Amino acid sequence: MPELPEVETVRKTLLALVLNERIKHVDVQWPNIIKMPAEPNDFQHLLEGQSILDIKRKGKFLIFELDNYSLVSHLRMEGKYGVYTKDEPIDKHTHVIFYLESGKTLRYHDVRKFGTMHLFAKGQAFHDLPLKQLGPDPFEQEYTVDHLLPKINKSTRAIKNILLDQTVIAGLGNIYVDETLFRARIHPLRTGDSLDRKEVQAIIVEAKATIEEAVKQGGTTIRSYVNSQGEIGMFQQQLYAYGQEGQPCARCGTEVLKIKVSNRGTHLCPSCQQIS
DNA sequence: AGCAGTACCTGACGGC
DNA sequence: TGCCGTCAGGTACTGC
Repeated sequence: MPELPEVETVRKTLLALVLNERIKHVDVQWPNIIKMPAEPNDFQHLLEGQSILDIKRKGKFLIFELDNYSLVSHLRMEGKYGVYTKDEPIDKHTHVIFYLESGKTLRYHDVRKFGTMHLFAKGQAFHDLPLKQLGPDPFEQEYTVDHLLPKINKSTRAIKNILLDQTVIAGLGNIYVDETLFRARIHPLRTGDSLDRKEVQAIIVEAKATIEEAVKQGGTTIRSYVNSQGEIGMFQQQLYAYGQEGQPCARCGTEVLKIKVSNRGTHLCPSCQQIS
């Protein structure tokens, strides 16, 4: 589900609800969510008494900064956080519950159970997987043509796949890659080694612009995304490619096409985005 | 080393 | 009403 703009919106809305809250105890209902420590029991016990001092983000990861630990959380396709009163009924897709001393509960909800949580000693999170391997996200200093052009040019993969690779750029997913390539007028099947500096520059500029606009709109809601206050995003009203198959291209009127690239649904204007 | 295919899950939807 | 196949904002693992 969520890509960088949705995760950033979750970060902001959730921080407003749980900043300085102290964790009394933790219930893990689906242990596979917890990847570190290996024993979910240890995860529960280590978090007792910890306060939430900040929530950071890198790419699509949330990082809860606690007194002594950093909790790295990925929402994957369907993960959501919500804050509830203690006695609100717990639905069947809630898998981790943080009971707070204020009486509120922070709940992690995930229909497909793909989400992950890693707990690290404070300060260690960025030096270990999964954060260690991430490329720059569009708000970081390393996000430049000079840094990204060599990585893109040495690959023979489709540019769509390169942009989905979080070790190259962190934060883009299926929606924003399709939007970026539409705006930059690059066909998703162009190979990395076929792109010149000007084309890569266009991709970098359009990816950042798209992400920034989407953050301002609170993200994109296609089916199920809501932020931590339960609100949907609004950027779906400004999509040019994703989900627009059969509609006329906003630039030239040609019908937007949907194809498969490495098994992911991929949307493009066959007239504005040419292979050669 | 780098890449494609598959696994991890559940639910919604369309066709028969 | 089923039942079956396909699809979904993602990434880790396997094996070529």
